[in-house]
Amino acid sequence: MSATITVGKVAKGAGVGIQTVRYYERRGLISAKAQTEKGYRLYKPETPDRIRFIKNAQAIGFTLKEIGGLLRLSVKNPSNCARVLKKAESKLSDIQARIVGLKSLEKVLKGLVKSCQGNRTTEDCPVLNCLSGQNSGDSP
Amino acid sequence: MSATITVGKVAKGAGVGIQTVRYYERRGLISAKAQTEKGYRLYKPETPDRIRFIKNAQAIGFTLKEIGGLLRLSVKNPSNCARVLKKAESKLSDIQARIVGLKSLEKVLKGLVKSCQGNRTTEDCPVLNCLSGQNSGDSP
DNA sequence: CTTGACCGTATACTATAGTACACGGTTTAT
DNA sequence: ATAAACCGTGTACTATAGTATACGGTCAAG
Repeated sequence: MSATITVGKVAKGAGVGIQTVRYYERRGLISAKAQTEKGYRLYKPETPDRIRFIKNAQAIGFTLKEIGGLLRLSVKNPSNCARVLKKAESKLSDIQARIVGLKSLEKVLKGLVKSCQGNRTTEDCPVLNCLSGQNSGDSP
Repeated sequence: MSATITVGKVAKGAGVGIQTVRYYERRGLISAKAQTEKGYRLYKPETPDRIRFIKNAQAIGFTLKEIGGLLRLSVKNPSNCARVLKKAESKLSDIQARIVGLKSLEKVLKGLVKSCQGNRTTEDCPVLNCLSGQNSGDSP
């Protein structure tokens, strides 16, 4: 039985292009477990899952570099768990900071949307007045 | 009195490079109010604020294209406020979706960090075991 | 045993978001 | 009046994250 899959199956399984798989491998986000004598790369069957993990993390706003960091938490440092934990924690606070930032923007936009609700013309639209300042307006 | 500032002042005022100002102008995120006969662009004094707005939105994860959309809410559609509101609302739900995504990741990472707390060796580290699956590990 | 699907390497091209640099004209301060 | 600082245009280069394409070798079905 084949405990490994080729790049095409990885791509299909993950719902990405072969080029993307290769690109991720070049970036060190995934790696082939083995190779045939002729150089065909053989991946573990979980590799598509790993790619989906990457895609999810990306959808959330992580760069591939950051995702690499997240994934590498798992392989580097065969010493003890402490450094791994530290990385995870710092990543966690990154995320939390991002959430805070987004929430503040949410608040602004929410307020804008709310205050805009009843207006009709562009002239009194609070969204416009808030974001503008430039163009069309002639605020000194 | 000069009610306008030149590109260098805009850049300095916003804490970005001149190239960035020009880039933003090419992208339509800012625009010069006027020009001297010799072609020097003259910006409103609020332009640096607008750039800071852009930078803030960017820091939060917006692309320049999206920011352009946000900013353009203010100038396009001299019809009525409704379309502007709609754009703002869709942007708002974008942000909210992003927050949700980040929160779910936060939860995962939080759980990982928590469960890792007491461990020592890499072999029992839950963070590793969760994120791994590939490399070094031999999970079937 | 040949065709087509698949694989590898390599390169180029896309978009996003800048940054840098060269060339030449302008403004300004000394 | 001359040099430094500034401006505009244009081009090229960076990194990120892919996508596309060409060239050639390999594997598997008919």
